[in-house]
Amino acid sequence: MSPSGRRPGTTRTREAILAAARAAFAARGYTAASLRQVASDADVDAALVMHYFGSKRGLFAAAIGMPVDVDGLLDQLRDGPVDTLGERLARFYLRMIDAPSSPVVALLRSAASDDEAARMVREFISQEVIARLVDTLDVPDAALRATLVGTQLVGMAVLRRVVGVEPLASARPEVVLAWVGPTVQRYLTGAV
Amino acid sequence: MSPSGRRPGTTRTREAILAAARAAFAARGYTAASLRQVASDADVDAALVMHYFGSKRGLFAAAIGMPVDVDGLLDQLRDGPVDTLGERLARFYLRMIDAPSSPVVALLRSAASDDEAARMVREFISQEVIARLVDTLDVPDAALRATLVGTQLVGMAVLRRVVGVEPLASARPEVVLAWVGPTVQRYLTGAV
DNA sequence: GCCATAATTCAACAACCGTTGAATAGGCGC
DNA sequence: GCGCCTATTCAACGGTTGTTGAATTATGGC
Repeated sequence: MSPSGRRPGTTRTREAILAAARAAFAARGYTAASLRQVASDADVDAALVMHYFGSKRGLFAAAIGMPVDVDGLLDQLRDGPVDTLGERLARFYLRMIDAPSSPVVALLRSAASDDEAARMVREFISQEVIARLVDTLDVPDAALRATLVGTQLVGMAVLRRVVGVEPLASARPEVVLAWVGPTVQRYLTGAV
Repeated sequence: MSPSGRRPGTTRTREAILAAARAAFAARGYTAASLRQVASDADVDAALVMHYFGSKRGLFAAAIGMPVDVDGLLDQLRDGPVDTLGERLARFYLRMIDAPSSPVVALLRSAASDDEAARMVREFISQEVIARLVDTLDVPDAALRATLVGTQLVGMAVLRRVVGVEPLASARPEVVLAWVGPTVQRYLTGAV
């Protein structure tokens, strides 16, 4: 067993804990993931996780923390032609969920059993990202359209990365986008 | 406190336990729901739940147990016109997830943190229901189409009943179906 | 009315959970 | 090289979990 006290050499354990936490939350969701499992994966005592992040919630917030520039993303999406907006939005989202230990997958998995995670997902769809994009399109039923876009994107994420249904889970991005892109496009700009 | 031993009168506690279990699994998913909470909701000791169902898994299986005649449903869907198949499938699914303590919602919520529940969802999509329906349509890429139908239906269920995003969560079924039906139809029979 | 059987509770188990406080050991500025 | 700060572990806490075995009480067939 490792002795008490500080270890020799420079310290990179904080990053190791965060990496283990991201993997655990993405694999099991907030409730089912455990501090002790994260600590063990990072070769560290559970109390050290508390020392760095204060609580399990604090660890979750740090692990999920969005490195995404939402404003920049929205500007970039609005720059291109409107009739490919659906595919470009779906492409960006697909790249996020395909990342290993994806925070988006962690958030979705957590929303099933944790109310705060569910609240975060709600706000991303109905306030922070999708709804803001739809609001610039000058279409009727904007709020409903935003949630419909959400259904298609979230459904894709759940079946591809949470449940893992083949052949969707292993399909190349271009194949998935050829089907899903037009759906998102119709929800964004299609006739009622 | 209630005394030990059998209670007077006819016994309906087994059904009370099942009802409490369905509500608990639909509200929190397999992992987060607890035997003791279910027992308490049914005004019963936790050991009685074990006596009736053997284990938490057994209780889950009994609570989820499909009262749906899959073969009959598929026959009925195939009876109508093919060009409204998408809407009719979506309508049936929407009615299932809108039911209180819906087993489908319980299954989806559980799939986020429990591998066995995820396996059940996988099989419903890729073997038992959707894939069998698509197989009768004589279209290319049948297996992929089945999973795409799944993405739209599951996404609708997650946003409407698990995450609860407005205005979708409170939208009237006809409004939702007017948008989602055509999407499912395109995945079923649309050109590649 | 006896008796097997079923319904029901109680008490305890070992395992795990998030969290706390104290102890120890190394890095680093002075 | 002394001393403060930070990194780190240990041991324990109260709580919850699924599960077990024994004890208690009512029902239903004979």
